[in-house]
Amino acid sequence: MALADADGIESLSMRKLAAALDITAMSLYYHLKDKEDLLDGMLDIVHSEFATPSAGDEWRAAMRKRAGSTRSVLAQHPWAISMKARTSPGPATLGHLDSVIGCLTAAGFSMAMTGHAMSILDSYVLGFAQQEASLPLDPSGDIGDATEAIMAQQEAMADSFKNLAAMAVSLILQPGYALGNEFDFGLELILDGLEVALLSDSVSLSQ
Amino acid sequence: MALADADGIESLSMRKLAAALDITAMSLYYHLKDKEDLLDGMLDIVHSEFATPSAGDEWRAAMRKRAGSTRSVLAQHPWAISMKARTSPGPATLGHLDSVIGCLTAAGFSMAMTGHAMSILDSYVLGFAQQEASLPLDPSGDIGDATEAIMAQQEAMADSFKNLAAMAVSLILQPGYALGNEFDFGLELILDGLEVALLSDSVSLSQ
DNA sequence: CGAAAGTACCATACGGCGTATGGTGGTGTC
DNA sequence: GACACCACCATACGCCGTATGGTACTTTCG
Repeated sequence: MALADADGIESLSMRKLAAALDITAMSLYYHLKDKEDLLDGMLDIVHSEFATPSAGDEWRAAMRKRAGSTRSVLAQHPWAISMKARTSPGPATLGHLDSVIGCLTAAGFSMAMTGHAMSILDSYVLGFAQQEASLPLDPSGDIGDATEAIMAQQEAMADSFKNLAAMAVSLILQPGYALGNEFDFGLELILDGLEVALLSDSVSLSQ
Repeated sequence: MALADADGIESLSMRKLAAALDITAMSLYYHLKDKEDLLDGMLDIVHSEFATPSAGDEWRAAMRKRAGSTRSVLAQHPWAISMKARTSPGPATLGHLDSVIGCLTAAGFSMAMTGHAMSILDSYVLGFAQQEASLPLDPSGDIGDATEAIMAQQEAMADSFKNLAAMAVSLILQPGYALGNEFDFGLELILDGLEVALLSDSVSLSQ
C-alpha cells in the first residue's frame, strides 16, 4: 500500500513489491494466489480504515463521519477508488457494512429505506472521491497551481464553450474556491432528504 | 470500443486492436501518440453518447434524462467508469459540460448553485454506475443468478454479520428487488433537494 | 518530367510484466 | 534418522507498450 500510494497502482508490480521486501517475485506466490489476491487484500485494509458507526450513534452524525472518513481515506489511497467496485469483499468490508445497517435500522429506518440510504450515500461519496482524485489539486483542495493552466485554455474555450468559460472565471478560479466545499453541500442535501424520507417511512409503517 | 465492451478494457492491447484492424501494432503509432491517447479518445466518444440538454429544456427533466442516459451508457461501457476520472478532456466532454451549465443557469441557478448541482449530480451518477458495474447482475438488473451464490455464504454470514444477513434475506433476495429502483429513489431525492435550494437561492438573490 | 515531401504501414528488438514449473535449504516432528 | 513442511528461489514463457529505423505508394511542385 505504501508503494501504491507513492507511485500509483499501475506501477506496483510483483517484482517491485518483492524487491521492497528483499525477496524475489516468485516468493510472493507462497503467500498469495495471484496479483488479484494481493489487490483484494489491499482493498479490504482500506475498508478497515473507514470510520464505522458504533451501536447507539445518532444516525446523521454517524453517516456524516462515515462519509467524511471515506472521502479522506480514498483521497489518501486514490488507487482504491477504481478498485472499490471489486467483487469478493473481505471481512473488514463486510463488517463495516454490517455496522452501517445496524446503525440505520436502530434509528428507525425500515430495511427498504436502509437500502435506499446506503445506496445513495455510498454512490455519492464514491463518485465524489473519484472526481476529486481526477483533479490536479494540491492537497489543500485549493485550485492553486492549476490556475495558470486553465487560464491558458481560457481563450480557446471562450469561443466554443461560453458557459464553461463563464463558470471558470466567475466561480472556479475565484480565490477560496475549493471542491471540498461542494462535498458538504451535497452530503447535507442528501441527509436532509433522508430525514424527510425517514419520517414519512415511519408514519406509513405506524398506520 | 467494441473490443473493450466485449472483453474488458484490461484485455485491450495495441496488438489486439491492430489485429482487429488488419494492421500491425506499430502502425497504430502513426495515428496515436501512445496508448493513453487512445484511451482519451475512447472516453471522449463515450461522453458524446450522453444525452445533452437543449436550450430551453426544463431543468429537472433535462437532468433526469442526462442522469439516466449517463447511467445506461456507462453500463454499456463499464470500462469507461474508472477512466472518467481522467485529466485532459476532449471536445465532446467539454461541449457536454457547457450545455449542462447553460441549462441550469437558464433555469435560474446562480453560478455557485450550478456548481453545487453539477457536483452532486455527477458524483451520484458516477458512483452509482460504478457500484452497479461491480455487481454480478444480469442486464435486467434482477438479482437472478447471483442468488444461489449469496445463499451459500448466507450461513457463514449469519453468525458474524447479523445485520448484513438480515438485509440479504429480507430485502435483496426478495423477488423483484433490483438495484435499478435504488437509482431513481436517490435521483429524485437529489432533484427535490436542488429544487428547494434553487428557491432559497433566488429568494436570497432578489433581496 | 523528376525530385522532394508526405502518408500509411511495417520488421525487429528491448525491457518489463504476471506467473507456470520445478527446485533448495532450513526447521520441527515422530 | 526419516520425513514433512515452510519459506524462498532460478529459470523460462508468452504477453505487453513502444523506440528505432525502415519501405512502398501518392501528392506536390519547380
